[in-house]
Amino acid sequence: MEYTVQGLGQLAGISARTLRYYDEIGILKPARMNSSGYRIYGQKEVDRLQQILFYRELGMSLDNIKEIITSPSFDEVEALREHQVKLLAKKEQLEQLISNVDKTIAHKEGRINMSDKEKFAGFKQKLIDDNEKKYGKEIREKYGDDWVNKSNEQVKNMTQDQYDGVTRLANEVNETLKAAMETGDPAGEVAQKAADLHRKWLCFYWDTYSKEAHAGLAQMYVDDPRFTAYYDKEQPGTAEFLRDAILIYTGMKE
Amino acid sequence: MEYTVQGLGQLAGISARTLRYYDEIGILKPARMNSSGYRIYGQKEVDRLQQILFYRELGMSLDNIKEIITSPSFDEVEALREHQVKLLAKKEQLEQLISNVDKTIAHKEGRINMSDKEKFAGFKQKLIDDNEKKYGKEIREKYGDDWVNKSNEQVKNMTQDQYDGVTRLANEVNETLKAAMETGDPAGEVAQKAADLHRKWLCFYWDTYSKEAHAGLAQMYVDDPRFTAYYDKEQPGTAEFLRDAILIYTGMKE
DNA sequence: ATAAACCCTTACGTTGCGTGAATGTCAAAG
DNA sequence: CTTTGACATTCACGCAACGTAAGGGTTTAT
Repeated sequence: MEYTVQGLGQLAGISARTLRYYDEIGILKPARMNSSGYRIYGQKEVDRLQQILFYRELGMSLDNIKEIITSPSFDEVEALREHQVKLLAKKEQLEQLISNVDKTIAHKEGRINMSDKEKFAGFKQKLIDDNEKKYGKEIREKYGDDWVNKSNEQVKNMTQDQYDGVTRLANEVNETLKAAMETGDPAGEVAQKAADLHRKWLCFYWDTYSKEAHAGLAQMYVDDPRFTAYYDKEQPGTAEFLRDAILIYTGMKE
Repeated sequence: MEYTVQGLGQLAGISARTLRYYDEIGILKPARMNSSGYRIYGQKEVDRLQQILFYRELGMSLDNIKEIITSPSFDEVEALREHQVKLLAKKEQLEQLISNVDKTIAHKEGRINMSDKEKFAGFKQKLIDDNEKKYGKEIREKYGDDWVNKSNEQVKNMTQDQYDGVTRLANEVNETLKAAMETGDPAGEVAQKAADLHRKWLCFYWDTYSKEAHAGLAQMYVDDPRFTAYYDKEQPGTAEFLRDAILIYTGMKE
C-alpha cells in the first residue's frame, strides 16, 4: 500500500506538515518521489513512523529518536534510561516550583504567621541569591571560596530564636551605621560601634572569625555591586564608609 | 543609584542581553536613555526587576509576569493559582510519561512475563492511538460513539484465555479472508465463512449484535484509512472485499 | 473546462534568551 | 593626541517541533 502525505498523516494522526518536517530533518524519508515531486510512502515507512510516534509519546526528542531507530547497534534501553533520568530531574524541579508557588500564595493571602513570614523573606532572598551564583562565584574565588555556601547552610539550621537574634542584630548594624554616617568619621566612636556590631552579626554565619577575613569582606562590599547596592540603597557612600570603619576596626588602616 | 545594563545585570545576576530583551518586550523599560542612547536604570527599576525575577523563578512566562506587575488591579493570587494548576497538570503528564518509560524499559529488558507482554502490545497500540484522537473523533461521531472505548475496556478485563481466544479468532478471519480473496467472489462460500468468523470475532467486543451495525462497520473499513491500511496491508483491495462479503452476509446486498 | 482537492516549496511565528557581527562612546594610558 | 580596552548600541541568526499562510503546480471529478 502506498500513501501520500495526507494519507499517511490521517493514518497516523499527524499533519502533513509534520511529515514534511520529518523528511527535512531526515528522520523519515519517503520511499520515493513521483514524477510531480509528491512524497510517496510505503509499508516500511509506515512501520518506521509507528516507532517514531511511539517514542515521541514517551516525550523523547526527535534527535534522540533518530539515533535509536537509525542505528541498530544503538543501545535502546540505555537511551530510555537516560531519558528517564531527565524526566525525573524535570519532575523534581517541577515539584520544587509547585512548592514555591504554594508558599507564595500562602504568603500573599496572609495565611501564615509572622515567623513563617520572616522565613519566607529568607526564602525570597534565597531565590534572588540563587540568581546571583554566577557572579558571586567570581567573588568567592577572589575572597575565599565557601563562606556564602556555609552561611546558607547555617541559616537553614537556625532556630527561630537565633533567626530573630540575627535579624535584630542586622537592624542594629544598619541603624548604627546610619548614625555614624552623619558624623562623617569612620574612626569615630559610633562608626567603630557599627563595625563591632557588624563583627558580632558576622559571627552568626562564620564559625571562625579573623580580622583579615573581616577586612576582606568589607572590601568586597565596595567591589561587589550587589553589596554596594544594598548598603548604598538609602545613602550613597555607605558601603565605602563601612569598609573604612571596618578597616580601622581591624587595624588594617588607621 | 543609577545603573547601566551591565551594572544592573551583575546586580541581579542576569545578562545584559536579558535586560535589552526585557526592554524590547516592554516588561522592564529603563528610567531614561542618556545622550548616547545608553539605557539607564534607577532604583524603581531595580525593585521591579526583583519582582520579575521572583516570578520567573516560579516558572511563570514573561507575558504572565508582565500582566501581574503592570496592572495593579490584577488579581495576583488568582494568577498564581492558575499558574499552579498548569504546573500540576504538567506534573501529572510527566508522571504518566515516566510510568510509560518504565513499562517500556521493563518490556525491552524482558523482565516481564508473557501475558504482560501481550498487554504491552495493547499499551503500545494505545499510545499510538491516543495520537489519533482528533481524527478518531470524526469517525466515532459518524459510526457510533463509544465502541472504541468500550472495546478498550473489554480488552482490559479479559482473562488470558479469552485473550488467546480472540487472538486466534482474529487470525482465522485473516487467513480465511486471504483464501477468499483468491477466489475473487465475495458471495462465495469461503468469503461468507470469513464474514461469519468476523461476526464471531466481533461478538467478543459487542454485547449486542445487529446486522445493521455489522454492515456499518464493514463500510467503515473502507472509509477509514486506518482500517483500510490494516486490511490492505498484505493485499490491496482486501478491505473492500471484506465489506462486500459482509454486506452480502448481512443481506444488505446480494 | 473549470472547480475542488490535492501536492509542492518558502518562510515567518512561537519562548527566552545566547552568541556573534558591525559599529559607536568613553575612560585611562602611551 | 592618539591608541587601547571596556563599555554601549542595533541587527539578526539559532534553539524545538511544528502551525500557518502565501503563492503556485497537479490530479480528479464534474
